[in-house]
Amino acid sequence: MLREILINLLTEAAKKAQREGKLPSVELPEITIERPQKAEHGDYASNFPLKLSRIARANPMVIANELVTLMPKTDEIESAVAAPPGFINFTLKNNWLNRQVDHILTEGESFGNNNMGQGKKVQVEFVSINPTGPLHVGHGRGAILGSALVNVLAASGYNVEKEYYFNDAGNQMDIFRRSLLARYLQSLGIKAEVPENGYMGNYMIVLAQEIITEHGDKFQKLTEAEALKQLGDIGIGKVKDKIKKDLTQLRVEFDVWFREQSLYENGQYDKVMAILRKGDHLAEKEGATWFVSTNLGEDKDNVVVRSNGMPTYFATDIAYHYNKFIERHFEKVIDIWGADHQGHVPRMKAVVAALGIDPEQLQIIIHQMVTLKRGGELVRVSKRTGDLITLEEVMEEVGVDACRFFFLARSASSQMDFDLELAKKQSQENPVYYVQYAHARITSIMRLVEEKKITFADGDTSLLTTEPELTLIRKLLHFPELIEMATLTLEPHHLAYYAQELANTFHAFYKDCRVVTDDEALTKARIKLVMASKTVLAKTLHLMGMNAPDRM
RNA sequence: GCGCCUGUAGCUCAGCCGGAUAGAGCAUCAGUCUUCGAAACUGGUGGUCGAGGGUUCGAAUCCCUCCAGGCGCACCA
Repeated sequence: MLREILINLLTEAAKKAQREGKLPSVELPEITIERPQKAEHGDYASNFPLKLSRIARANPMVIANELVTLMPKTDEIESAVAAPPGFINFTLKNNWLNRQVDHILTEGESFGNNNMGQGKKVQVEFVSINPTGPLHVGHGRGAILGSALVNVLAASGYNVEKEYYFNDAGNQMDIFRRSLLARYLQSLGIKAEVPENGYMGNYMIVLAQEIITEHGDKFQKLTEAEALKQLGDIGIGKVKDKIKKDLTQLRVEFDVWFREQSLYENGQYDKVMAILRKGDHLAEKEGATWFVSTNLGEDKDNVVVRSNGMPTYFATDIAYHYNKFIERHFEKVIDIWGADHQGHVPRMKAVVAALGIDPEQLQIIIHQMVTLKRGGELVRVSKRTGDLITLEEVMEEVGVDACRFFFLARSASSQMDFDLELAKKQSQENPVYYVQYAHARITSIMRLVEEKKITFADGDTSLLTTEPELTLIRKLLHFPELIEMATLTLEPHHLAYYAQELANTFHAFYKDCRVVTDDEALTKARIKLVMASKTVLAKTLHLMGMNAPDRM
């Protein structure tokens, strides 16, 4: 990578300066290489002389000039220039840049991949809502964020597993069962009450009626306990199927659908509780069992087993994370949660530590809430169900590509306004189509190339020397750095911005540089550049889980 | 009251492990189609980076205080 090359160059120059007595023998500060905002500042820049000046107590410009003179020549770098107040700006050689087009074509779909992950086993767990109702837009955000992050991590050489955790045990499921039974009986004309704190949504009525259509009234004849079990199981199964169906439509695939129930079935829950008890992390208070996280620096303790003997959600989550790290040996676990679960983060970290696992191995991404709007107006209630608007409705209204793009164009930490009208507009004001149009345009050029039976494998990319061509090549070469950054920060939203920039750069190139002309040699060279652009743009879109259309 | 997140152009948002005149898209104004897709391109207008202190050669970025909004603070999940 260029950054490493530049760091080495600077290090060598600095050491040489020290040997020659032009710099005091101080310990060198860490060298950072950045991409300047202004093109006139070159392709890369370093503030190394500024950092060095503080330690060496010397004028930064003097240091910069010294380093520049002592720096060895390389194939990649055209020039290294000292610039006030003490930067060094690097510019790449044109004939190195245009040769990279062939490199991109050779790499193809794997261009931009790296081996940061070194095959490490990583689990990303996301969405994971209770099977008590349909997915909403907020869940969609987590789903899209997670799936794009997984793609990025895979591109960086991690061995990634995608998991959905079904909370299908516990209190909330009981309430779901009771709510469903009440709706079932009501639909049969029998008087029944949905419990307080129950699931009131209209979808529960629809679900009850669906079950009546398929199974008749047989559950009303059973004892209540038996009805809750049998009817509830059917209901839970249906809700799960619906969740899976919505996620598939959103192009979010999972490798593992993990059931909370299984933690009890295979004894892991008991095992973990024993470990915690042995480690003196549990205490009995007020008839309940508590996880004593105050010993680990937390604000308060948390109940794991209620006084009625029922484990809390927290309890199974402890067993679940034990399972992830100890039983399944994930080296890194990433949980993606909505902002409403933020308070759960410190105690989960504390638990992991109590189990003897480095809390750094557990990374929790919190994404903020989504506000749905329509032409600037808040949307609160779905017309169809009387509930919050569902993910399915949003997908149907604005389309999956637009959904994915808009969700990925926001950093997770920022609250988000999702405007249905804007996302839907298939016009110039919609960045989704702007980006996809660039791909369709490229494909259209390639169709022409095929029609004219132009072969270009022997194209000479050193003919690409004009400013729009070189700018496009530079933009393509940003891509591997983008993958690295998104991997380090766990922030896939950079993809969306890059996609727009690349489309923009391509459109500008297209306007200035006609590809297919009478100049056969230049035509072939430009076709190569177009193909490289197609490769990178398509890959960016695919990492985002979007289509790269050939026609629009 | 306490904790986490956010506050940057008219709108939606990047930039935030300090760096060079603060960016993008949309909106708005003015231009550009006899040739590969004008769903495009070029240029202009538009900013006390919530406010105030501090650290620094240098702060949108780090620290403190305050203001505003979101989300939490259960023997719910």
